Amino acid sequence: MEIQPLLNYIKKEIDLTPDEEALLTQKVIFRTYLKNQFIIQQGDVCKFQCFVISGCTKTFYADDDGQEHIMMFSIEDWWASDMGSFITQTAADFNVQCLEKTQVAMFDYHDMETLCKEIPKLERFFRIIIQRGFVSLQKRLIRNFSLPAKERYLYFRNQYPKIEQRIPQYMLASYLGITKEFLSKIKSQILLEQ
Amino acid sequence: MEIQPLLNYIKKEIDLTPDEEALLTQKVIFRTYLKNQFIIQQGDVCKFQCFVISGCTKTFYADDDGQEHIMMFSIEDWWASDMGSFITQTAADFNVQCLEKTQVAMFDYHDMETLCKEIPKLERFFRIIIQRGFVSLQKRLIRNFSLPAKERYLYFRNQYPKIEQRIPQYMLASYLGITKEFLSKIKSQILLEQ
DNA sequence: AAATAATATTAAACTAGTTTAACTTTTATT
DNA sequence: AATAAAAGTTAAACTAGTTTAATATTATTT
Repeated sequence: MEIQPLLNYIKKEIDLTPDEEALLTQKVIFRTYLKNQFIIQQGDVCKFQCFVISGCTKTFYADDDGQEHIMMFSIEDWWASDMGSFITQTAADFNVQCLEKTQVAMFDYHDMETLCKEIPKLERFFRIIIQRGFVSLQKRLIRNFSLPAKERYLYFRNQYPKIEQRIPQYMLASYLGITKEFLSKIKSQILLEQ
Repeated sequence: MEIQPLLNYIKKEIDLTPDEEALLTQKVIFRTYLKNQFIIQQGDVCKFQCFVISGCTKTFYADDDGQEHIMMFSIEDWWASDMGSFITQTAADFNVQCLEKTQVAMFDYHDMETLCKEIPKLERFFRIIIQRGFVSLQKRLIRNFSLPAKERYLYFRNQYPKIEQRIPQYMLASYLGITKEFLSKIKSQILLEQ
């Protein structure tokens, strides 16, 4: 399988010598999951940080009533994991399930720790990536507080046009924090406006 | 002013040699803000990452109608900044305002970059801290989707008992994503139950 | 101590979004 | 091509949380 997408992604942030590239490549595990398969299950320990090479996943929390709350979707060049479980190596709150056949490049927890020590620049890389994730979560939280559902939908549509095509509408509703019926109503309302 | 609280905080995650401590101490700027003063204002570039030594701040976004949406409170041993603005050095989305007289230890953007290069362990420290922030934001977002306002309030109360005492109730309502009137109703309802 | 400003409470009218349930459309399976 | 399963739509009844507005309480200033 192809390590190139991951290396290209990393090289946008830091430079890697050929030796460092080799070291990293050595530690990466490739795996292909089929549609509907779970990469991580709520309650298990998340042992891997996954970089999506192709395909699409949803990260979600199933509450006591069995209701799914979707945290994020990951497509090509995104990460998928339960970060909380990964960094503390304790039971995961989230599931990561494939919505399509999905190819991932995985870092094992211990390998990642040693890699970061051998290549300090990698530590910097992960700091930068996580900072960005933190910032976009903050912005999403604020949008959830300050915008009504319709505008949150329009924002998503505008920001991630490629994702909307690939996922069922009821999952997008869950991501937006509304019911599928209400998203349906919003969409028909938007159609009427034009 | 006292650098000790910051050093203690850092040393929970990484070891620092006396030389490294000195290097770090050199770069830290101390400053005291009065109640109601702004550490960062929406629209400005956030030039500093602030560690709160004493006092309390709120980080909030003011929307087009002037309504405040509180992202977080920071008390002793917490950070306060607009991370998005800090890492990209572009206009801030958030304000950071002091709710009490507040002492902070500040890292300038450029000093922090150089410090991280001189002391690679610091890069690791910040990665760890931000990872935790990311995880707690994810969990908060999920709580906002899956729990009704009353349970979100009880969770906050239980998780941050020290903060509830120090802030006006209408700010807590904003943090929880509800109106002050509704929080008031929730509280009287809780009293009736006991 | 009085006056003012800031914060908190209460209640009635309202609305954004949910629930339930029946129906339609699309996609996958035999 | 027929059947079943999954996804999407519509609409009526409902509810969690908002809005508005008046009042009460607590802190701050003079």
